[in-house]
Amino acid sequence: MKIEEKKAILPPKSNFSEWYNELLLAGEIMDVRYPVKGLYVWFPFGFEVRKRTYAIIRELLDKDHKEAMFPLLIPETEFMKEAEHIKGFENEVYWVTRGGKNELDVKLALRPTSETAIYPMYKVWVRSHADLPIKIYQIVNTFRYETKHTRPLIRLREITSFKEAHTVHATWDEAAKQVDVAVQIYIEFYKRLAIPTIVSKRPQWDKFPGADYTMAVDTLMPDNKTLQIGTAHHLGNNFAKTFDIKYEGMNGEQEYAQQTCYGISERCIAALVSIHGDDRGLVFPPEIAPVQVVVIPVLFGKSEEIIKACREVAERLKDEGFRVALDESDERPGAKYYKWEMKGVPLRVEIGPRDLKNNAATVVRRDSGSKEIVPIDKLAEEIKKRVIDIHKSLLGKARKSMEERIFDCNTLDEVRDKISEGIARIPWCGEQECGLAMEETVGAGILGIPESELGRGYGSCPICKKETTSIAIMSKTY
RNA sequence: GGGGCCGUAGGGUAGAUUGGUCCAUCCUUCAUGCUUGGGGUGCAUGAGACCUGAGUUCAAAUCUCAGCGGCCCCA
Repeated sequence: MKIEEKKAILPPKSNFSEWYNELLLAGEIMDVRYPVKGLYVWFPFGFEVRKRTYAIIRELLDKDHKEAMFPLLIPETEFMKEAEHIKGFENEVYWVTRGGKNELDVKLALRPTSETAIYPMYKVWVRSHADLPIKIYQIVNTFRYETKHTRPLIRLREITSFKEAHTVHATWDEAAKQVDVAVQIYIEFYKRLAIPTIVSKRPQWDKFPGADYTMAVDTLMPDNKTLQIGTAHHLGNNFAKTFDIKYEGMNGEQEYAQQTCYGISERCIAALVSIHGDDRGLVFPPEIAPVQVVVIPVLFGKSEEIIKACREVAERLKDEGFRVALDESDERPGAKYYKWEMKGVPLRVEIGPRDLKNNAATVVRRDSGSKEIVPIDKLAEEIKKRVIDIHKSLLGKARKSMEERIFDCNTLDEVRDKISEGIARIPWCGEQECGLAMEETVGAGILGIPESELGRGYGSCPICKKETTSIAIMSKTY
């Protein structure tokens, strides 16, 4: 009776929306109770997850980029220079209009993205072909006045963790190559998070305002909607013209620069938490987990020996480079198991009288729940093996889960039927007119034609009936 | 863009139909003590709440309006 009354802390993951909201609180990722719509607070634990996640982005970018930082405030005069860009953002810009009691002569925008903050400086910095390429990124907050339902980590009024890179090149082709490089970096990044991705070129009507084209990285969430978790834009010389970014070529002529920009936000953490988490809480790949191994003493009466053994084990594992927590608190073991499972700790080491008698420990995996007895002197190497295996198996599981929810369709009726279960593949001739008609009919978006095998096939466009070898993917999106 | 529901301790809730029984219920949490200890130990004592503002009324957690905030559905 008592046991039945113990309710799970979280709603089941199948009830995704509720599960997600409560997990963020119970798992201490974000506090959603800040009293302004669309703004949320990072708990210290969540912030550590963020820190480790962004350390990976930095590691990948730092090979070939420089990190810098530009101002939050953008003068209206700069912000309003690029017509398409304005059109894309003007409805969601916050404006600073006063300083103290004085009206400002030139209003200041809170950056919704930083092109117009960075490019006036690029105009100054770029003089000669020898200055190129420039590859700079920053990790900053940005503001967008969202009017729809906001959601922590996914749709925010303050994006707290926007990694945006801005590159400048001499030629269009070189910039195009950089877009490819960016996409490869993102794919690699998401592999490290054990998150499967699909890369596609966004349809023209869905590209970044002011870009020649946009490449996007999407993943599939547990509620069968896709989440855009990275984009890379080829800006051509559109911004170079409006911001007058020119370089002197080998032959002395002035040329407009070619630019790209690419970004990732805290949506990467939304995906991380959502894709790996389960009914018991968070599940982290070991590289991200703030605590990788928790040591739990199982005490009976006189327990000095057990405590001592646990301390020794914890120390030894720390020396081996693991992030270790030793839970000596006064709770019962079961309560500790639940607590650390919620926190997503990949491995739990239990040591009780039974284990100690055999000079062993019980090792439990968070991802699979498997329990194994391991001799204490082999603990470090056994844990090393499992750390690698946990990452592999998380990625494998996530990939399988996504692949199982991709459906081949030949008609729009089929798409409409399947779209609530995941991603639909459907032949598309590539024409805008047909694409918009398809979106209209289905009530879902075209993500694009995937770069991978997913985007290739054979069939006829459901609107114009023209034969095509291109397959588009459609889904409900966030 | 359109529609609906909701706001009571840190979290989850009862109280609203019919305004007064409410210095507000229960579970959880937190604090202290004892107890217990291989999947949420039990007991005792204690702490903690009616979103904001205006209105109706002798009287508002309860009714009305507005603001703020949250959730859900449709396009």
